[in-house]
Amino acid sequence: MAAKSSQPRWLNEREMRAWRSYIIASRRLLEALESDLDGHDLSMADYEVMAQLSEAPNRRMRMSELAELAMISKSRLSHRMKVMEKAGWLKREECSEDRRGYWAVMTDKGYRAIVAAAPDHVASVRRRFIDQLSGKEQENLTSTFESLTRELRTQFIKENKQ
Amino acid sequence: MAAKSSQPRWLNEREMRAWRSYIIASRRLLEALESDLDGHDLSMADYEVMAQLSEAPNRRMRMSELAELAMISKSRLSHRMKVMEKAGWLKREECSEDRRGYWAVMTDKGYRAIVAAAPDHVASVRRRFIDQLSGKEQENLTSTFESLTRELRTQFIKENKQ
DNA sequence: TATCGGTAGTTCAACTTTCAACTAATTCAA
DNA sequence: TTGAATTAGTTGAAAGTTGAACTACCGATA
Repeated sequence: MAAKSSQPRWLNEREMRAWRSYIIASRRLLEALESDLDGHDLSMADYEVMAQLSEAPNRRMRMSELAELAMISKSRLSHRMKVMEKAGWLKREECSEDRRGYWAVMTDKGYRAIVAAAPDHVASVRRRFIDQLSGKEQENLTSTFESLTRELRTQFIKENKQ
Repeated sequence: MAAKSSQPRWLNEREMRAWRSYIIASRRLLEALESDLDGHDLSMADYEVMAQLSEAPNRRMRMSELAELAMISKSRLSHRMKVMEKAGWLKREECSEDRRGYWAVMTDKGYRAIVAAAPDHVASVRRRFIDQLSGKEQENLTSTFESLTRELRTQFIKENKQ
């Protein structure tokens, strides 16, 4: 939650430009990347699920771990699984070690789908983002956003645990 | 659309780190900002609509312009207007200059709502993002993302017009 | 070994977003 | 000044997402 303050510190011009430029570019970027994936019948979120699974040992992973890695909720993963199962890309298998659980398993057809989509997606990420940044910009960005992730994780833990 | 290439140029390690750090931090950041707004019954998208309108002359704006500034589709704005109208925050008025059109108008109640939400939202943006960046980082980020926006706009025009 | 708190995953209902189809008004051009 | 093309905005249906409630199972403890 945001702290309440009687004297809000508004953003100064430099701060406002940083925030606005980030949010505007990000919206446009994500929009472009999504639309580039249209031809493969994939959203970014589904792509992420498929990509993670394709790299897992035996192309199988427990639902919870997959949800975590793909950064979506378990509920949402459940729903998407149903759709992607119908498409024949994935299936679920009961888990004998823990009978509450399921394995998400990628089918050959699913593997072919992600292998077909990946080069286009990478080309899209390059063209829309990476190739627009100099090496120095890439490094600055990495440093800024890696440390931001660490800080957000810390905040999250503080706010939700104990 | 992404160009097809028989020899996909995969991301090297520096590029991959830049892309991953950006996408992961962004997801976490947006999630945190959304959840900080919960208490005001606002999503980021609705906040953006309200904020834009609150700054317009007479707190009124044509639907299309508002959709454009808030970076959402006209259809989506139409649907959200219905909800925010029901909440008593906004209303629509016929436009005499162009009788196809409507004005989105912010009510006093809507103005009070955005004025109440703004300090918390700014505090949240600060705490989750801006205050985590040094001045130099803010400047680098602005320069990178402003030029990215320009490039994406150029690409968009090339792909959609003529 | 009974029980109790926690975890894995799904489901349902409410809500949101998208996309295409639609109405109505405007503009432009012959 | 008519009519074709465009623009403003809405609508409805389908698809997607959320969050809470639920089932089933696990694992620790007494």
